[in-house]
Amino acid sequence: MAKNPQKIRIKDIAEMAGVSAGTVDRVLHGRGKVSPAALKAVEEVLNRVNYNPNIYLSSISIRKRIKIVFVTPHTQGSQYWQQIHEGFSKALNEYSVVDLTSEVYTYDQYDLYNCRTTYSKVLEAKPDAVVIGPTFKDETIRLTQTLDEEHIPYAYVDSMVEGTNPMAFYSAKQDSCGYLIAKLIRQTTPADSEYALFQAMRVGDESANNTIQRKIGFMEFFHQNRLGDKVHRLNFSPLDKAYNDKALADFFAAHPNVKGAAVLSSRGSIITDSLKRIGINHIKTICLDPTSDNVAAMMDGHLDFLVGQRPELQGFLAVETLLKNIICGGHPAVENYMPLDIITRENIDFYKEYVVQNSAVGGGGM
Amino acid sequence: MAKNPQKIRIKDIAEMAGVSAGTVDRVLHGRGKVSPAALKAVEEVLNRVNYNPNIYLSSISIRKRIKIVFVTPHTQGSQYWQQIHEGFSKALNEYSVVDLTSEVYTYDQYDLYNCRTTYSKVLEAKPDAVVIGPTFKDETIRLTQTLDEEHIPYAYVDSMVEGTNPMAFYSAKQDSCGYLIAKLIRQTTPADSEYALFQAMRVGDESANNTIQRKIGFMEFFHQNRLGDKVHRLNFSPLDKAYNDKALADFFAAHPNVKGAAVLSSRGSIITDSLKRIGINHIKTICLDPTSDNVAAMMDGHLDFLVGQRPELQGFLAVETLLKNIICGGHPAVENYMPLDIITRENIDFYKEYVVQNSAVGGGGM
DNA sequence: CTGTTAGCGCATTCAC
DNA sequence: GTGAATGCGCTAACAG
Repeated sequence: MAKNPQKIRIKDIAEMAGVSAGTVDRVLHGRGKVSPAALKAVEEVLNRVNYNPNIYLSSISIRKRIKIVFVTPHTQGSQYWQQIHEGFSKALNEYSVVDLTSEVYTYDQYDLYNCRTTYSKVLEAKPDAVVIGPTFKDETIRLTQTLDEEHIPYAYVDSMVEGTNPMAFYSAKQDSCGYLIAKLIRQTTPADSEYALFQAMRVGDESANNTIQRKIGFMEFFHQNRLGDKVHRLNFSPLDKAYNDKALADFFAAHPNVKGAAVLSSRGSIITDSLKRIGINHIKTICLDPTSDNVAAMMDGHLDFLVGQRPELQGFLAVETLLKNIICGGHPAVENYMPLDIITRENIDFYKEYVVQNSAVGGGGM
Repeated sequence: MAKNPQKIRIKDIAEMAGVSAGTVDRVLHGRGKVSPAALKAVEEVLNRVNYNPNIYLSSISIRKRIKIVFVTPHTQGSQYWQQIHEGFSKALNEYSVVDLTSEVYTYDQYDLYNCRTTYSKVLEAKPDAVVIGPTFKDETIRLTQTLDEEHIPYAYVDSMVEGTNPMAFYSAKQDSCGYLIAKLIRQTTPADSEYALFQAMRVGDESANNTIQRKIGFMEFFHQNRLGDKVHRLNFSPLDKAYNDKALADFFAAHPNVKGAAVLSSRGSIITDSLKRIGINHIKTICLDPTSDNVAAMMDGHLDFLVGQRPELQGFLAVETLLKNIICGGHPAVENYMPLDIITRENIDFYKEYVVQNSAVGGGGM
């Protein structure tokens, strides 16, 4: 029945506009050297028809080598950032028809000066495009100002820095994430429960701003439900097990009605491991990200929910967007929020494997 | 730092194997007419290197017009099947470089004879590839036998028919789905709750087999937890509101301890609408698929959870797999299970928009 | 059987 | 400023 709508080629546009293919190409890529009359004719046709340049076809004939630079916090010890980098790799692999070069720089997210040094290396590398996993706002604003001046496109993963002009950003809505966690923990505990909010004293794998946003969303839920006073906070150590065992034992002795616990980072398994050691069961626990520790804790029955933010997809889409823009032009959507996946023991297998998924077809965000 | 691993081209393989590009192409596509010696040399190189043919590049030089035929239950009134068909469209659009023709046939999933007639039209259409949304097992086996004989590749969406040899199938694990629903409904209700399992007397939008599988998984959870006697069943009408209002009122009068309700199809909003009319609140309700009715009921606060099965992604991947196989050859994974997305009011926005996602990069299934 | 070659859609380059 | 010619990776048709 349906015949596939005839693919529009550059040659077709040229014919319709009464010019040659070369001229259409010059218009499409804004390279100038086109007479006003020809420009107008071509633009008119472009407005009428729906021309979809194909990045794979474009890239075979492009002569330029494209250098893409990645700059994020260290991936060492952070599966979240490792997964974002896996998304980078998969995109580079997917678009290997393009003559691509890449360089990876990572910085210590607790060391402003290290970040500054690393950012300067990014500029020295003379990139054609940059993917940024930001932490320090002012440093990032400074970096992107230079990138803006040199017309080097950049995209963010994990979070967006206000006051900059990225080509696009890919992140989860952190306040929604916190709100969702609150809702889940509330829904899965008895009506008269109280709740624990455990915070790592020094979280190794995310920008502080994200955690703050999550906490805002988390508390918003409890305040909306007039349960603000049912939430008890406790700091824990990401490293010191003995300290945690003691602190948690004391905490639950002092708050016997606590039935649900939230960790607004990926460090939930540290809590559940500790609870297991000190023999406290039946506390519903929830945190972020299916890291291998969290997956193990979940299979073990000690973590009840995880919320995933598709780090790999973020990385993949950031690279894809930059490449498509450089090669084919066009203006992609700037704001792109990832789905917040609710993961339990029953559906975790799918999310372990099925991390990145087709964007070529997906809309995006809210 | 890292330079993109040099893309392997046919020319490179030819050089390494000491033959010409034409010979490599013949080996890759199994077109024969290659001497054993040359075959061996090429295969040896292929095993050593990682050659990724590019479908877009291949398809421009292919001269053949490819006809792909879709055969599924009627989409009228079923958003689930509509979304699968949207996945078809997106794939056709994504691969519009290929000279594609498509034909769509739908059948009445309650009418075996209609299905048989429709299947015969599929064969008459002389397709190069077929995507099947199956319902009747024996009819489908008969259809696929003919397809097998004529070496026409086919793929399933929604469910797989045992005893056939598809190129691939894309579906959700229905028993896992039922189990997950049971777990969710149990987790979000008090310990002493009882449960309702509502079944549409005549479900308009899915193969009966799927519902049976879901029920098996659902009951498995309750039996494992020795709660089999806490589940009470009731049939409802997909059309007759007055009947449902009466039946539900009677049901909840007879079972006052029921705090959670599951509908193992997409018809959950029919139940919540009825409950709203008869003034019964605070029953946790869960069903499948973010159809517009279900989304509305969820935003309204009456549906608590939805489980999504990515119908659009199923449709997209089925088409993509067939095209890649026809154009580039190769043997894709046959079994592909979709993630089961847990959807609540807090994350529904992402799933409404972000339906299909990059498969080129995703592994698949469990 | 095999190597060579034309041509696919596209971006670039080089004569006009 | 413009059109025609070239080359990209790949397939298919052709000549040996």
